[in-house]
Amino acid sequence: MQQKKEASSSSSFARDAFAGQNTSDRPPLVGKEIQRLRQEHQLTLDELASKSGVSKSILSQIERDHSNPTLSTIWRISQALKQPLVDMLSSGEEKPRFEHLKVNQTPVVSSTDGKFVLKILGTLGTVSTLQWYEFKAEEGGILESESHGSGSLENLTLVSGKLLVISGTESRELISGETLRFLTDSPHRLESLGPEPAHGFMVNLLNNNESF
Amino acid sequence: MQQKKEASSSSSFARDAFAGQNTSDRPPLVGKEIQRLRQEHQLTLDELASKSGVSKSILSQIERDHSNPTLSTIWRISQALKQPLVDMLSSGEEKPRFEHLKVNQTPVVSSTDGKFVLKILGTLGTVSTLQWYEFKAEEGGILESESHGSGSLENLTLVSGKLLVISGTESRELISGETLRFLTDSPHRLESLGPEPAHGFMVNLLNNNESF
DNA sequence: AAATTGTGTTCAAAATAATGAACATAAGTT
DNA sequence: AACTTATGTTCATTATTTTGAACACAATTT
Repeated sequence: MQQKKEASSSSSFARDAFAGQNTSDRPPLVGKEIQRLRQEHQLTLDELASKSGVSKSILSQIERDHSNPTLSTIWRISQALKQPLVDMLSSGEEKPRFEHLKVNQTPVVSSTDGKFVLKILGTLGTVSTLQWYEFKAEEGGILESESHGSGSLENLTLVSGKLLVISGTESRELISGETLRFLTDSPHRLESLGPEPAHGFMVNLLNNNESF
Repeated sequence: MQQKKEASSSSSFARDAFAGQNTSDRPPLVGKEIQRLRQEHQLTLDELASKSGVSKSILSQIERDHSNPTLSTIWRISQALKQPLVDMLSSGEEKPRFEHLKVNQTPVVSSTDGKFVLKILGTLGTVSTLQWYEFKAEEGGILESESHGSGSLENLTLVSGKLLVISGTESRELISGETLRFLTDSPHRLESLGPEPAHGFMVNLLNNNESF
């Protein structure tokens, strides 16, 4: 018995004031995040309701943090929005703090054979939790990377060409226009399959607060 | 209306048979995981109940996946077990090493005249600390944005074409290959100058410290 | 402007999650 | 063995989520 009768409001869950923040002494507020995702997908409440099987009215309330959704409800929403359930919940939880961002001098890295070229577009100043790149690779160009540490995530979008991604024991083939996000807690490798050069964009989220 | 009256059982949530597995067409079954954690901590149901403020009876049912817990309930349990909420949920959810977004799964936003197309490639699960995009804009295509909040930064790399960027009172012209980063704490605007279509990437760091 | 459509919110009713007390069972004591 | 203790389950009741329909409001269309 804890969170009961908080206000005279019809809903005892009303914590409207804070929406968006999680001071970690309350369950995460998923409303804002769900709304953001829904709008990003250009869905109305009605549409999301029918896609997810969750009633429009409860969606409305959840988005405004007027309700304390059930696991099954959150899950159905996350499915409809094609969003890993976990990502939706971690939204408010711990947000990386960004420091100042330094000026970009666009350094370029290329593989020894010169077939894979990586332009470093941006990094964070001090703590490197985030980096993004543009890459171009002619047929056969290969980029090999070590593990970036547990929890690190690579987000790859291919603009043109064909690319083979191998991470750990698994692999995927990407074609133009597709996006792949994958864990980089083990060595991984990108290979341009050609024939046209691969061209794309990559955002890496590094996790360097690791124990071990 | 979906998951209702599944059996004559007193609980309509009984899906006992599968416990532990997530075939990803059902919400994750957290029961086994919660029980594991509780036992790891050497707690009895009574003890966990008093630590978490969740009644013993519902704990018992949740552990056996006879109930569909509320977000707040799961959260209180995760707190008591000192386990990040997210980890508890992802336990059974075999998290795919890869997340592959096909072309049609990438959310797209375009300007009213259709000349400026923005593909939303990714977000950090968070409310909105990080988002990245690919954009294509034919001559005259315009993207107008509101302020993203104080301290927010936009990072723009132009792959091809010519682009005019106006933020606040200042403006810059970008040519192919250049990168520009600028504050977006005021309304800003991108305009493709042509003649060839502008194509590029954008990474936005949003500052939701929300003071002011 | 009136009517229509699209979108989000509110309401009463139904479904179900959460509670506390009673119960069942097993393990350890006297 | 009978008695206590420890632990988990079930039961009736209460509190809350979820639903579908009605409502409010804005934007479009006629």
